[in-house]
Amino acid sequence: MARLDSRSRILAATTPLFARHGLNGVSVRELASVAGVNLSMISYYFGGKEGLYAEILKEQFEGFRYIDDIAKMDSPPLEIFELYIRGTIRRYREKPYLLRFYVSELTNPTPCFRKIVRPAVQKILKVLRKSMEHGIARKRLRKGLNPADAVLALAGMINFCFLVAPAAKGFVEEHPGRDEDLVMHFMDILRRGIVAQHKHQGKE
Amino acid sequence: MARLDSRSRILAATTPLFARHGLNGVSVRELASVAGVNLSMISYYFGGKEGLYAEILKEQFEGFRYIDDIAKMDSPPLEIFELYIRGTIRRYREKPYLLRFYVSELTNPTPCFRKIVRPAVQKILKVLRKSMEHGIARKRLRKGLNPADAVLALAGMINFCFLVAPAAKGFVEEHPGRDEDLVMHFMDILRRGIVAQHKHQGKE
DNA sequence: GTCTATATTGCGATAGAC
DNA sequence: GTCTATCGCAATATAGAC
Repeated sequence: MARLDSRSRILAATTPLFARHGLNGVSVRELASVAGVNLSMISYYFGGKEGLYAEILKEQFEGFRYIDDIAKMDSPPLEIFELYIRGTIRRYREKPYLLRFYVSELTNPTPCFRKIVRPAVQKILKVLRKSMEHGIARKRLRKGLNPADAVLALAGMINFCFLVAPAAKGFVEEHPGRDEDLVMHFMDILRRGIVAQHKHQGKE
Repeated sequence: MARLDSRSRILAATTPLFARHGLNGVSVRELASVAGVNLSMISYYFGGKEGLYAEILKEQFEGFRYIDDIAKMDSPPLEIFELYIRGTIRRYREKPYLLRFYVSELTNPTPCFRKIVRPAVQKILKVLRKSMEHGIARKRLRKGLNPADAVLALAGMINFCFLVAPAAKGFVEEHPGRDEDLVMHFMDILRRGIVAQHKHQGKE
């Protein structure tokens, strides 16, 4: 593996630290130390700690680009939603720190929230809602379904699943094929609901 | 309104600050300032900033106590889940900062995570899963449903809904009765799934 | 580009008067 | 229980040598 230049080393090495401790939870000294560079290099390349953080956040949020591909499609809603679930899982596997940055900005916003996070979230929600509305209009999805709330349910399932993982060790056992199971189970719930269909389907 | 003593004033006034900026995002000086007390009072009453934070977190997490009442019940699963959704909404309305502390600890854990947050999360998940498993065993919920994933879906819907709110302004319009609508929509999805039942219900 | 050395500010905590 | 004053330290950032 070729030795990376300082700028890249800083970005790669400090991402986990920012992800775990937040912008205010680490010092420039720690950041420089884990990256193996002199602390003045952070100001040199990024104009300071906040500049570095902003750069990392920008980089991380490119992981949400897959929503653009989805937006271009004209597939049936359930296919769109499955693509969304699969895309979300894939991104969180490829970028294991993305969710932390995402959620951390939601709860403890930095100046990046307005510039990067909120627009990204709104785009995702909008794309999903559009698909939900189309489905309802074409009677593929049931009448009476609230599109916005259904989107929140969909996005909530898959995001919360990763969010709560640090506190839910042992709640689900990791195994090969886990991701595929997750897609299937969530799609099942989304598609049919959880009540057995062969019995009474109203309120219990 | 009676003037509260310093200790209470500190707790009440600093909770929003910790919630919005995290443990490391505020200084003792700011905390004392918003509480209108001398900064030395924070060490006097709580042994320092971290002690104050821990006290607030403990206080906030008592908002999850409603799960104990639910755990004692022997109601059908869908009733349990509705109680959970209603309880969750009520607590987040009564304690508007609870979710921020909760999620902030998940992404940027402090020493409080192990002592307070993780046990609380595990208890909730366990109670819900037990109900889910009973429902499956008694054939009230469909066979093949994965209890753990279904719990994550349920908890994900309602929690994510509040979590994403700061980035989703305008996505759902607030109105009187909004909470009741939310319960209904999420329970509908949980109960029946989102695909119209009168049409084909398999994969599209 | 990278280093040392340092300027400057703000931090958390507390001693001690009242 | 509350205040002022201050200690000791860590923070970010940068000037300037190499």
